Amino acid sequence: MARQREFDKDDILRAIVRLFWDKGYEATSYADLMETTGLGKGSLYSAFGDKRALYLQALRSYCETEAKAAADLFSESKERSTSERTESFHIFLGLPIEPVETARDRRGCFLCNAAVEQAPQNEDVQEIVLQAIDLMRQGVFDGLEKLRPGNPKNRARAEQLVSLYFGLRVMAKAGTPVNSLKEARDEGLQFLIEL
Amino acid sequence: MARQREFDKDDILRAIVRLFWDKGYEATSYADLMETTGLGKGSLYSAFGDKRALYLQALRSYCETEAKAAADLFSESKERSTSERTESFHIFLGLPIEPVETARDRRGCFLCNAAVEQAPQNEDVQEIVLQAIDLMRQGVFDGLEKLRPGNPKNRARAEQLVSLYFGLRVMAKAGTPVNSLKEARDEGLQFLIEL
DNA sequence: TCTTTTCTGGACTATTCGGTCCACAAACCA
DNA sequence: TGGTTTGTGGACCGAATAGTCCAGAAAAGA
Repeated sequence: MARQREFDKDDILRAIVRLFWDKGYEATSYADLMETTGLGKGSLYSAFGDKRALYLQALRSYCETEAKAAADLFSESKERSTSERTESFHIFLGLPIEPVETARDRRGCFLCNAAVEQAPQNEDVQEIVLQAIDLMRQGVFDGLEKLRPGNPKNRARAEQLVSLYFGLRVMAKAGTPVNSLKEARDEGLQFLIEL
Repeated sequence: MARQREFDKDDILRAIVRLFWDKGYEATSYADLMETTGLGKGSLYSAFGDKRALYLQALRSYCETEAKAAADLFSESKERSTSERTESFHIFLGLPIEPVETARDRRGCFLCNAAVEQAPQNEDVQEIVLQAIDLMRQGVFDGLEKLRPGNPKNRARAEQLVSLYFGLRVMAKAGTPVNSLKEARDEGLQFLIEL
């Protein structure tokens, strides 16, 4: 019936995720958004809504990929050995460290950034963040259940590991040397040795 | 020789700390600063400098009190029993939880906020943050040394506990229920039971 | 008291902000 | 092809931004 959109909404959203991930909500302007997407304001507004809506969609998109990927480290359905299962925990707590080590990339975790910058002041952000944290917590818990089924400490241990994940994100962003981050990670994984 | 300042610089700085602590750097405007201090722009500029300088002084002030207080949990000189010493670790990891529990205060930790919002983009902030983290790490390490002298794991354990501290700060800001935070804290303190 | 010096707070500025609007372009249908 | 409809991008807007500046106030020394 009429003219069709000239850009792929998902491609644009990916670019916007990177932008908000880098700069946060407050420090990102429409000038930035127009530059990194190559679109005019009219297109951005008609496709996504205002700045807040854009941020929320970007955050949701991030959670659906990155937080999901973290949770999926533990929830793969195929059978695995115990050593493969403990390895998942190494990978999980290595997520905050790996980008720093291989690319000096300290942008951290969009979810963590949103929790600190926006969650206390914006209900929508808080809801998305809490939901994503739940996803990660459940993933870690599932991983623990496979490793030591029925252990009553699994819930608390999952809580602690997710907290440690975010703590490593903060420490990494602060500029802590990789070696220190690895020490913290390995010490947090000590409990695996008892298995 | 001349007119003297009408306000107490320390009082004003305390008010500014609270403001930046609450809202972060980007979201705080001069209108906010003038309102919470009751001062005009001229006074603020002549006493503290521009917005960035104001933020840095506020952050330094915070670190000199709060981060120092956290480190001092472990470094008191008087003799203490083992149970008093383990209690220090409970208090330390309870710092992120206590304000949420007693006052529904989710503003978190200024140091943590600064690490996430500003440290990657501003060298001065990064320096202050890393220094404050060092202080806390050293405090925790000292506490561990008193509890289990010469243990080669003390360094890594201190690193992990500081990371967990920041992780709890993030989880608290995200809106995680107090009970979950306490589970994570207690699980992180499991190592004390072996003593 | 008068002069000097600094403090004070608001008027002022140039710029940038998020958001609206519209003239035009492009695609589809008849 | 002509008409309708929607996408496009930039001109435009009022508000808010960080920062400057200055007229007057206040304090201290002479």
